[in-house]
Amino acid sequence: MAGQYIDGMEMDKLVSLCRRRGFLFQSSEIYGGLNGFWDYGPLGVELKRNVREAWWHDMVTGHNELSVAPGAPAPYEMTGLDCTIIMHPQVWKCSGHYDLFHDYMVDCRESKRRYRHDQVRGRWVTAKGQRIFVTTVAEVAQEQADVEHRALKFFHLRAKDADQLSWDGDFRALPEVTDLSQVLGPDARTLGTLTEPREFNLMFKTYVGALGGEESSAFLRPETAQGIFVNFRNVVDSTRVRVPFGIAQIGKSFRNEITPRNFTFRSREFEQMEIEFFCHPSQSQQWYQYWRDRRLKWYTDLGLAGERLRLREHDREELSHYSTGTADIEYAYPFLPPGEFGELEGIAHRGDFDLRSHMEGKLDPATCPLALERDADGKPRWRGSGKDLTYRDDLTGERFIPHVVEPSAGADRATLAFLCEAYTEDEAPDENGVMQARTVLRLHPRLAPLKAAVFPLVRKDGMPEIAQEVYAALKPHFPVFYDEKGAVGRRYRRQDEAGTPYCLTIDGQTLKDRTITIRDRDSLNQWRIHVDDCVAELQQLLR
RNA sequence: GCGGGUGUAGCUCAAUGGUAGAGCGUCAGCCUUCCAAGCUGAACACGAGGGUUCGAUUCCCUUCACCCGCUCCA
Repeated sequence: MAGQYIDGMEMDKLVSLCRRRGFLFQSSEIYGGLNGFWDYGPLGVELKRNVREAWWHDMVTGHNELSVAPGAPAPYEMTGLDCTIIMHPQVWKCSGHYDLFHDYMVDCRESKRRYRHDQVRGRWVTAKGQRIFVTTVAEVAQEQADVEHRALKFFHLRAKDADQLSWDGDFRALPEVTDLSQVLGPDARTLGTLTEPREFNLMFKTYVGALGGEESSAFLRPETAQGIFVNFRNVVDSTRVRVPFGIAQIGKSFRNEITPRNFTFRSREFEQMEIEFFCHPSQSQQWYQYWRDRRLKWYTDLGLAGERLRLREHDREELSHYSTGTADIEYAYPFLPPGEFGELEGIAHRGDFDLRSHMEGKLDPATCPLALERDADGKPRWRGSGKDLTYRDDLTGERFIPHVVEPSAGADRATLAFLCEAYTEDEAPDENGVMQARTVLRLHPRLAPLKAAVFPLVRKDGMPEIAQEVYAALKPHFPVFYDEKGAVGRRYRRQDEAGTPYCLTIDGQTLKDRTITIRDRDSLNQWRIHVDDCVAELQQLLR
């Protein structure tokens, strides 16, 4: 493939092109912008729509449930769903997002580090007449060693003087300590450098109904997946689908990221393309592998074929114990340091965690086998729906809770990756045959915002009239663009920058035999086709 | 949110305590018979708010956004 991958230095060029050509704008720009929010412009909206539609077609509507897909263990069905962004607050309590996304954080004024309030642990220790609380974020096995080392250092004692340290009580979590002035932060050398704990809610909170107040509080969804789980029963009861089957959904999700960064990569409002695939527990591993490979192939088929795309299986330590596998599809975005990859999509084996949590109440991910998470009084921390979310196989009579494989893709991240991959600078000859720099988006034709452009070679001799005729013939079938202004070379270059794969030009010969030239964006090759064949020719090329 | 850097036309960059310039791009017209830089003309900027000053794009404060670190993983 001609052209060079862009590196971090050249990410700016892509961002600039996106803005200049109307792919992406900063949200609310005229008011100074809003951190973590992005708007898609005229070209961007088409590109992202094409990404979504390619996904929906390839995963849902184009799927043939009567035959066995390559690599699949069995035939399966696919269906779609579109649920609300705001759901019952209990959904997020049972899903675990409420607890996980609702943290208190403390900052250290000295080390400039930030910690989860509840993850900082420490011990009271007295030496030289002073009593301090020494904290650590080390693993439990190392925490005593770490705390002792740092206590010695604080009191200016040698290791052999460890017996001068008088420990008071066992390890306890930082939230149990009220006086932060006597706390030695995990990376601090002086006392009292930790700030008061501050609430971090990674979910956007809102209020349902005209009256505010905690009673009416709700959240914007941080993922679309839960809407699928809570509708599992509805889909099964209303569609005659049988396990194995998948429910797909595309929609906006919201996370109050601490630090939105890297163009649209980490946005606070973003779009997901998720599938929850329900299968028999005994087959879940095979389905996991199928989806992992199927999803990787989807990206490569659409042009992310280089070394910048990879599939990374999570290590055993990264997995929840109820999961038998998780893989990330990652892309080496140019804004990342060389060798680093950013996540495009996660394919997770989630077992029966989600359906059971919505049935029985929030499960404790730390338990094995999974058990209800309980509060200090032994009551369920968050009550489930109590509804039966088991599935009965009518053929075998077996009743079970399906296991779930979850391919969860980021629509904006995919769009960004396709843009990064497509951005190319190469050379093309000018009118004197001298090579000139050219910027071209080598987008896959399925993704290109415009499929073709139509030009009269010059604006006279009846060429515009024929060009408009061609344009009119194409327009009902494809997004196409008409341009008759200025030099034709300039018009070609403009289309190259927008990623338009084909340009049709009406020239002098057209007037004689009604043939026009068609020019390929990537190879710059041209060939002639008859005016009456241009729709068919493009349909052929764009397939 | 904390620390460091940045903020001038759409883009890239100048200059200045007193009316802000250029190139590219855009638009209009001319010229153009296949790959951006020919001619003529036009539009467009000091991120926002406040302060100091006779006067601020320039000095000060605040804020917003962007880039680099700490956190997050679609």
